[in-house]
Amino acid sequence: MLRIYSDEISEKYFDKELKLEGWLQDLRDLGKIVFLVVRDRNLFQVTCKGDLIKEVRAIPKESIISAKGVIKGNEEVMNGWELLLEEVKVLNKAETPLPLDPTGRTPADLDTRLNSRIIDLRRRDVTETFRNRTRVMREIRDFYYDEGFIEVNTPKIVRAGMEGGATLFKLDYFGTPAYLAQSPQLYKQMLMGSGFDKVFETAPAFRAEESATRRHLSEFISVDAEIAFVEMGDVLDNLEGLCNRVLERAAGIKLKEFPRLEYDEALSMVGREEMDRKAEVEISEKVDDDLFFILNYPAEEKPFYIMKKGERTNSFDLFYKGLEISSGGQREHRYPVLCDNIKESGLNLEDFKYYLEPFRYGMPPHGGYGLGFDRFIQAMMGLDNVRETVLFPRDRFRCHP
RNA sequence: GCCCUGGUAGUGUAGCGGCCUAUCAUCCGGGCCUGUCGAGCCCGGGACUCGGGUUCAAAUCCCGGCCAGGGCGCCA
Repeated sequence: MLRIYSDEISEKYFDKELKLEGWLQDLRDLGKIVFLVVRDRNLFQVTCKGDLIKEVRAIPKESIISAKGVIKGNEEVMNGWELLLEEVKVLNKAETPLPLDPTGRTPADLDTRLNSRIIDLRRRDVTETFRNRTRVMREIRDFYYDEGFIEVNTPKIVRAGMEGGATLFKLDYFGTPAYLAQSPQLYKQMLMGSGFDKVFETAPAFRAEESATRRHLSEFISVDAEIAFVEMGDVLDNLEGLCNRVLERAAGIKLKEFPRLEYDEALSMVGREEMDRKAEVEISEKVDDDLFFILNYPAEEKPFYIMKKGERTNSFDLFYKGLEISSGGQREHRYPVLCDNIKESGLNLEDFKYYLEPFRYGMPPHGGYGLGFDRFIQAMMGLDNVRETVLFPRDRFRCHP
C-alpha cells in the first residue's frame, strides 16, 4: 500500500483504509485511548484503542512510524478527520532525550538550535524562513530573466583579492596561494567587455572578517548584477525595480519609489559628521520608508573601481529597515583613470593584470551592485539574527554542522 | 582587532557567601484516566563550564582558560 500525505486527505478518503507515515511528534495517553500527533508535511491525528495501545506507548517521540487504518471524519479533531489505527510499524526509532524540543514549546537558544539544526528545522515556523528564501530567490531570477540578463557563474577560487586581501580566506591551490572569492566584482565587470551587456549571479561570497554581530556571516549569498551602457540612475532604477517586484510578489508589499538621499543631506538630517553605524541607524529611524538609498559617498569610503565625481563618487548604499543590504554604483571604465585609482588605493597594478586587460580593448561604461540575499530575508521577515535565515550558517566561531 | 555581558539537568530557567540534600517548566521512567488536541493528576530520575585561589563555609567572591551572547570597527 502506497503512503499518502495528510494534506492530500479530503472527504473522498473518509471510511477508506490508508497508510500515512511520518514523525511521531506527540503522544497523549488517556489510558484506554491514545492520541498520536504525527507530522509528515503537516500534522495529523492517529487515534489508537485496544491491543495496539501497549505497542504504541513504547514508541519514543520523533520516531518514524508507518500507520495503517481507516480515515474517519470528525469535526472535533484537527483537519476534521483522524486515522483510526489498525496497524503500526516503527520504521526507525528516535533516541531519547532529544537535543531540543522540536515543537518549540520549550524554547532553545539560537546556538543550541544551530547545533541541532535538522531537529530545529522540524518546526513549521522555522521552515517558513526557507520557504520565503525560495520565493524571493525565484522572483529575483525571474526579474533578471525578464529584463534580459544572462545568469553567470564566476570562479570562487581566485588568485588575488579585490581590495587588498585582509578579509580573504587563504587556501592551498596545488602548492600556490589562492583565496575564496569575497565578491564576483572584478569578473562581472570584466564581462561587460564581452558584449553580454547585462549579467547577474547569485552565489556565495566569503569574508574572513572577525565580525561578531547579528548581521554578519563568513559565507553569505550575494546577488550581483552588472549592466553595460548605463549611468548611476539606471542602476538605481534597476535595483529599485528588483526590490519592488520581489517584495510585491513574495511578501505582498506594495510598489513605491525609495527616497534617494545625498550623503551630506543624510548626515545633516541627524546632525552627524561621519557615516558610522550609529548615523545609519539614526537616519533609518528618521526616514519613513523601509527602503532608501544614500548616494554619492566620499571617495575614501569606496573602492577603486567606483567612478569618482569630484570629491564624491557615483556610488550608493541601499538600506532596508536599518540594514545595509546593497551597495553599488557606476564603475570607472576608463583605463588610465582606473589604473590611477588602483595606485592611489595603495594596490599593485601587476596584481590586477587580468582584470585590467579588457579595459584596454573596448570597455563600455557600466554599473551594478551587490545585494546581500540573507540580509534581505532578515529585514523582510524582521528577524533578529541573520543566522536564522541560513540553514547552516558560517561565522567567526561556527564552521559546523 | 577592541569593548561589555553571561555560562546551573537533554532544553529553557530560579538561586548570586551558610536557609542548596539547588527552584520551576519541559523532558525521561513508572502509575491512574475512553475523546485528548500545549490533555490532566500522582511517584521517581537528571545539573552548578574547567582549573587555580580567598573563606570556618563557594553555584554564589577573585584570577586564568574554554565556550556563548551583544556592541564597535569593516561590510552584504
